[in-house]
Amino acid sequence: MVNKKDGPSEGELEILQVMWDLEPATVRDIHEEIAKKKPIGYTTTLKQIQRMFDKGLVSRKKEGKSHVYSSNINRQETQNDLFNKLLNTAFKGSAMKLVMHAMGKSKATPEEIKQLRELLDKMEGGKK
Amino acid sequence: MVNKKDGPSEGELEILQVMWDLEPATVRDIHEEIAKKKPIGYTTTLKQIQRMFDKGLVSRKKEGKSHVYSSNINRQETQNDLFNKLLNTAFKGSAMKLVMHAMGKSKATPEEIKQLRELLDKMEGGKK
DNA sequence: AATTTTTTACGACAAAAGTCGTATTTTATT
DNA sequence: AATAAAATACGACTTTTGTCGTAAAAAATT
Repeated sequence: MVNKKDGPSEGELEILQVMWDLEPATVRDIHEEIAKKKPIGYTTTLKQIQRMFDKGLVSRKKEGKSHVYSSNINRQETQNDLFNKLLNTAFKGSAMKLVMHAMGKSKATPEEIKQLRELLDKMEGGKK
Repeated sequence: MVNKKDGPSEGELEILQVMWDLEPATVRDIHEEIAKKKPIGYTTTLKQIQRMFDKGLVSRKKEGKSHVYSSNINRQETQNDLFNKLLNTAFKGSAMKLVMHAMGKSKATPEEIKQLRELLDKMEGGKK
């Protein structure tokens, strides 16, 4: 057992998602974006980000008048953690079950279907 | 926009997962199961379940000496909510992206691969 | 009936999260 | 330089979670 990280909270995730897209970004940048989706005070976002800074989740640098933040944790990795969590709880570890579920609600384009077929071929070929 | 439910917490989820399998179950049943994975006091599990009862997440019924609980929320639906959350955050709504990701870490059996192929055929056929 | 074991009910406490208000400090504008 | 605007720093408060301990109620044993 190597890893029992708690991972970012719901709200932190929300900020990270935005930050990953805008990085490096000011509190204002991030706040604006989040405020589009829900009513929230500027200082609330600020505080949240400051706490993330204290925890080491993000870094910052004074740039001109304000701080510019960047995340310290990897997007891919974080998303993968989330993926695994879902996989292990809701789908009891069966990636295929998850795949089937996802396919069910996907309007795959012909292009994507082709891609998938290729992937399947590759998987089959790779197994000896 | 119809639905903005918060959904169960981490710990509640853990209990629900077990409950869905054992339903109807006593606190003891559930606790035993959870205690297999991590050290935790009986009263902790009890309290958690009681709170879930107060919130209306689960129902109960006195059966003999103890209470027997059942979940009030649907397993499928809850899992789907979790799936959607992941889909919309980590994968920005692209089910196919999620599928690809899942395939990547799946050791699909030949049987499953066949199933998938069929599913793909069906999807392709259905589109005109 | 007395004692032990199980269950439940409560109440407490600490830590984490989410939200703001207010006061300062900086930077821009008049 | 004064005044206004923008950002930051702080502190406070409320909920929610997670964990228990202890006491009371019920049921089972002796």
